[in-house]
Amino acid sequence: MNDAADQPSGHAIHPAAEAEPAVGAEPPRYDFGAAEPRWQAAWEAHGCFRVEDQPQDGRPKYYVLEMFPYPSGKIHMGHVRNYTLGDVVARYKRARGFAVLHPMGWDAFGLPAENAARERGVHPAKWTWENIANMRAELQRMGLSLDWRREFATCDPAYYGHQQKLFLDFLKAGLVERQESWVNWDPVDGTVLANEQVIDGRGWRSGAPVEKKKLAQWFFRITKFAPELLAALDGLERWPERVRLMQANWIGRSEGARVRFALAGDSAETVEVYTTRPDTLFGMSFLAIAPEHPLAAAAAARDPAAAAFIAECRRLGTSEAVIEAAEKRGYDTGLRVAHPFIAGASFPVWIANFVLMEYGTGAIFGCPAHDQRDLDFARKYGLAVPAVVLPAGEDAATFSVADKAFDGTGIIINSDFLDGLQAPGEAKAAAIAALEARGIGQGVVNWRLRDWGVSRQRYWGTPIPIIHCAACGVVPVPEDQLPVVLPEDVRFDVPGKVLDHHPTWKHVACPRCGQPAERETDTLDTFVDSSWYFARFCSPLAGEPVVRGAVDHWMPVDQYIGGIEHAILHLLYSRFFTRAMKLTGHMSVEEPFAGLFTQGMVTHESYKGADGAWLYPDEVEKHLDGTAVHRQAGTPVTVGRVEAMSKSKRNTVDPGAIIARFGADTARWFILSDNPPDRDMEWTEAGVVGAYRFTQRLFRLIDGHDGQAGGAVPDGFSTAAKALRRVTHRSIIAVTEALESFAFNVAVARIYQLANAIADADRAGDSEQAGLSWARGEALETAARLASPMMPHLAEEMYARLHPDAAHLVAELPWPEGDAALAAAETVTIAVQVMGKLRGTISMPPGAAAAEVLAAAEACVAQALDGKRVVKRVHVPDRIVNFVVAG
RNA sequence: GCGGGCGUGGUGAAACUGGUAAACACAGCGGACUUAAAAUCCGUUGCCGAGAGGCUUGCGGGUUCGAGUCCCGCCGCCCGCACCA
Repeated sequence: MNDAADQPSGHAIHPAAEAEPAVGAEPPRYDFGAAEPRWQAAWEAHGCFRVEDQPQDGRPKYYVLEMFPYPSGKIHMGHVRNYTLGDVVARYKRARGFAVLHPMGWDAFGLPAENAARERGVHPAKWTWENIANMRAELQRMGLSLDWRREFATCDPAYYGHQQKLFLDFLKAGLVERQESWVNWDPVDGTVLANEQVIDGRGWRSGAPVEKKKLAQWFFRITKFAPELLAALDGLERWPERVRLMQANWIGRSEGARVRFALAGDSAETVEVYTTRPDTLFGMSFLAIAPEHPLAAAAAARDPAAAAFIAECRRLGTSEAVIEAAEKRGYDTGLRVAHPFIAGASFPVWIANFVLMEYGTGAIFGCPAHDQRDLDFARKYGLAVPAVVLPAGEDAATFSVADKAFDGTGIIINSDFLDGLQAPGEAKAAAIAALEARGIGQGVVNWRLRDWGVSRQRYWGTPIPIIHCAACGVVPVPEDQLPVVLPEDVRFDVPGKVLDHHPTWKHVACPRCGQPAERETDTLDTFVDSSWYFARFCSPLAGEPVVRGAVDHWMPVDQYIGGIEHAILHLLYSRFFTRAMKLTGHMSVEEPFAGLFTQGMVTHESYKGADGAWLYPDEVEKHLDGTAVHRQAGTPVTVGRVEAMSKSKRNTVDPGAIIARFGADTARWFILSDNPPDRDMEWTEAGVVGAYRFTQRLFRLIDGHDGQAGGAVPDGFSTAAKALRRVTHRSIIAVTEALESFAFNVAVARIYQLANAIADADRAGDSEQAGLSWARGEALETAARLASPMMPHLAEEMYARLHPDAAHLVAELPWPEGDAALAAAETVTIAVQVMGKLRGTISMPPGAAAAEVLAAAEACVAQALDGKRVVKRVHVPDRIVNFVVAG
């Protein structure tokens, strides 16, 4: 899911770059290398991040989840961003008194493991588990506040066995179905290809011409839930609007009618058509069917030219290049259909390349005047273009359609009993009523959503728990025989399906009749694995898929965080699964994710060497003027665009190397600091170094502190101390607000401000010292605690220095409370405008009387007013005064 | 084509329900410390102008005492879906 394709890891950083941090020969005072593991151990020892499956402590629950990673080998910057964002939320919510469930696991099945097996001879299991071990260590170095006891990998039978149980439950509930369906078949690899894997009609891996093949496949009946999956989108208020729209478009509800056209002649055959515009039936000039339509096949059987046309369509396919060209092509079958309402009228039946067998009924009626696509087709083949909807302001006698179809609202003309009705609106209803009255059609709701094909001809996936018996047919594996475990002794050097050619695995006795039978050798789409892992996290060790008490306590996920690339499929499948699990008695919620946040990508400059080959960032030395050279060769380097990190462009930075060089807090701080988290961010060396410097600066502020924090409040505060306290309490209020609204970059800026204020106070406090040291301690402690969701290790280090005897870790402390009275300004600056233009400012105590403010304001801008007559005085308390003058 | 989003300094960006545009950071410039550099610290930095002052949130209108923010029309960029009947 969270996979290498989007944000690959960088390669190992070059030793020359690793030797010395780019910042300073003087040894840094804060030794993150020693501190970070120490605090990680402390959190572990205190069990700070653990929660129970069914907690009884009365705290409100909060479930934070980031999309779990695909174990590709190393973590990449996309992971760092994703898991840092989630960790900020988790740590903040914990401090706010929530019991926070924050788990991590592995989306561990998938094709890359099989590719590794084929290319390098490593078993997929070994490859995967080793990657998991590496990546777990890398994630642990980030200091994430995870309950690691809940970790699981989907490739573990202890996980996928429960998935098989869910499959069987869904099967019983009628949510799983076996259907014949057309697939892209790669004859060399012996596997089914997704549409995206067919390039110019050839398999992306083998290069062999792809064949269309009809296979029996397992389907999840997601279409059963289409209406509620659509309707419930409205309730997902904490989802990005665009994701909801993408889902709505994908589900694709449309209202229209099915109309049965009788074939002219003596046959009793009919062709059924789906239309959203039955009100324009009188504007019909042809009927068109998809090349795969049964009627087209019948025509081909009689007519070689028709067969040739169909073959041509199939050859061209529906690749994007072809669609782009958008040439409407057709073949007249010679068949004719009768019009449903006009006695004696008939229209030709064409096979057309733009009609899709998968949508509606695979047949349309052509109404060229009111549909652009039909119009293009009609013009090309010289078909009639009768207009039946009259736009406002047009004359029925003269209105006609030239090269632009009219698809707006209007009044129906030339349509017998529909004449004069509003189109589409009431005319659509009237047309449907007429169709139903005559028994030749009915109003229907049509969905774009298709059932979810889950069969994959792969090894490294969940075996489908089914046995095929010659006598009994399809037989579910009995539940007491679960899990159906993948065999380990498999070969990848033979073409075809790995599970199919295993010598013994598939041969079993039929559970029903005992005769020799065969296991299903397809495995489940890996999207299935990620469609319920969030539920499993609630009770990860349970002997059943989920424990009701746990899942009902923790679900739904309160905040889900991940990439926009999963806006449709993963989220839709998970929504389906949650409903299906509710139906089969596993859960009581319907929607898995109450809140969704989609993060932006991590980008980086790309570099090309003199030979035109892409270079890794650490092979490049950049100069101040923007030019760059190769670090060793000194040859010129072209600095390319800033774009999403990708393996092929080599514009990647390895998080492991960054953490080793600067520490986890620096990496976390930088990735949060520059951009709003939903926007793409550019990873720059300068940015990381800047973040690193700030960690050192914060530490220096603590190091120079002349005492502890807390203790008795002093009798009085000097002006500088009061000013510092004001910033401190304002910072609490502002950072809290920023964290609540995912404005982490703003939270970071407020913490910089607080650090600056401490430095300012250090300079200003020379004459009157009253309470300054105390206020400084308060400010430092506040800075540490406000920064703790973002840089948790340094926060602990700072806090421990301020409170050497503290019984608690920052990770265990409640969130600081901002005191609004202390944050309030002693004086406010009020802008004074004349006619809306700024002409001066005045300082007043907050809440000063209007008369007083106006008088001061008028005095302030006396020169600008210069005897002009003031006709209006606008006073916004504590903010602005605006004088409107005559003339 | 349909749907959505975004245009603010040299750069990333901030701006509560319309109320002093540019917080914070990066880069730059000047200075201190240093044999020198790095680090650190101080100052400065939207644009035009010597200055007073004027101008400024893609462009053009509008509403308003007041618009980055609301409305209308353009221009540009990005993303999603796409022969969906």
